[in-house]
Formats: sequence, structure tokens, C-alpha cells
Amino acid sequence: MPELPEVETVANGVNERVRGARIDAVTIGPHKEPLKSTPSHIEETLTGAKIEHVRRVGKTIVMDVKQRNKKPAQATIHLGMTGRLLVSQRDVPVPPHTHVNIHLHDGRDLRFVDPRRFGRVGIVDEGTTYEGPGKEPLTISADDFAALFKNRKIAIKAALLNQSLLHGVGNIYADESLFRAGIRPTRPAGKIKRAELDKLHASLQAVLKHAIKLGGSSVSDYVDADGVRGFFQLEHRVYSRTGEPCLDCGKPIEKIVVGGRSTHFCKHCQK
DNA sequence: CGCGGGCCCTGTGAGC
DNA sequence: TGCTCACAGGGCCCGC
Repeated sequence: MPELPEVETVANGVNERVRGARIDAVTIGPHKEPLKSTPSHIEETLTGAKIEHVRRVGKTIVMDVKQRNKKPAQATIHLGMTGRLLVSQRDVPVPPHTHVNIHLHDGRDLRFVDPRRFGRVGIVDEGTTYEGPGKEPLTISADDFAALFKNRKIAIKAALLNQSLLHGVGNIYADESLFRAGIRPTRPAGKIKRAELDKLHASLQAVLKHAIKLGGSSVSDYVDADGVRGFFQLEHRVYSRTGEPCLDCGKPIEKIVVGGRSTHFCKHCQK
């Protein structure tokens, strides 16, 4: 479901609500796919721990926890396509597809819900800090950004989606940043001139920051920790606008497949 | 090693 | 109204 702005919105919302809370117990569902660590490892790491902080790294939510007389530890939550992280009073019925339910001492639950089971919950190896697979899109410099694409033959859109290069960019923000930079998604990444990459770097950061301000994009049922929808979908210029007029030139937005994902662009405005 | 394609899942909505 | 089918914001794994 979510890309960087949506994950940031969820992580910040959950952080405000559960920071400092103590975990009494953890209930784990029957499905194995949503777990990156064994149920017992997750339970042992979290039970009795205090939640120090909840934050975002790439598209992953990182929960820093601390048990008395033990080293700090981290749980990671990746929302996949349809994952949600909900804070609810314990008497609120547990939704279907709840795979991990973290019971807080104050009577609330922190619930990981994911119908499609593409999401993952795990525990970071002891003694290591989760840093994610790639570079952080919001803070990467223009020089480092340009270096990512050097000599790469893959389409620039596919490169933007490659989480081991940049982590956090997904299908919506790849399309939107390429449109704003005037770059066609199919162009080989290594053949894009530095000036254009600088433009892409700027438009990607601008689009992500603007989307975070608006609480992310709500396509279908995405909501943040308070159940509030984001509003960036109203600002989409190409994503999911197939056949509609380009907001710059009026020609219809086209839809193709790049890197295995639907890709929206304006043939006239993106060279 | 880099890259493309298939696949993992369920829910939703477009179209018949 | 009701059914079928394509498609969905992600990413792993395989083979070439």
C-alpha cells in the first residue's frame, strides 16, 4: 500500500500515541508469511519492553524498544501493499487479518493488520541497527543521487523503484516525480544527463515533502493512525489519470508497464 | 552481477 | 442484480 509519505505519516502518528508505553504481551496469528522472525523471538523481544520511539526508515516502520537489564532492540514493520498499524482500545473488536497484536499496559492494542499478507514484522539482529537497503530519498545529496544511476541500463523508473538504490520511493511517487522533472520513465537511467538528474532529485524531494504535509496519498482505503485519509491523491498529475488530459499540455496521459508496474506519463511533456 | 518476469495474497470495482 | 476477471501503492526469488 504505502510509500515513503504514507509510511512517514503512519510512523509519526503511531509514535505520538504509543511512545513511552509498556508492552504487557503479544498475540501472534496463525500465518507465517507476515513474520520475518519466529513468533517466540518476537514475543521475547517485545514482552515487558518499553516503546522508546517509532519512526520510518525507507518504507519500513522501526520501533525502538528497551527491556530492563537488556540491550535496546528493534522491531521492523513493513506494510506491504495493504498493511495497517492501528492503535485501538482493547475492547474494540480485533479486525480480520490481524497478524500481530501488541498489548500495551495502558489498555490499548497496537495491531498489525494486513489482508494480502505482503507486509512483514520482524526483529532486528541483536547488536545491529536497522538502516534499510538503500539511500534515504529525502536527505540524499544531488551528487550521491546522480551517482546511483551511473552506467545503469535499466529504465529510470525501474531504478527509482529499486529499494537497494533509494528506499522509500514506490509507484506513485516515481511516476509523479518523473512527470514533474519532464523525464520519460523508459529512458535508460545511465543515459540521463546530470542537469536532468538534478531536476529529478529536486522534484522527487519536493513531491515527497509535499505529500507528507498532506498526510500521504489515499488510494482506496489507506488511512493514518487516527483513521484520517491523506490528500495527496488530489495532487496526482499522472498516477491513475490514464486517458485524462495532461495538466500541462492537454494531451491524454498514457499507461504502459515499466519494471513490471503500471506507469503513467505524458508523451508530449516527458522526453 | 544485473535485469526481467513470475509469483505470493485478498479485496475491490469495472464491465458484462 | 450478480458474477467474473483484471488489477492493486511491494518485493522476493528464479533463471538467463
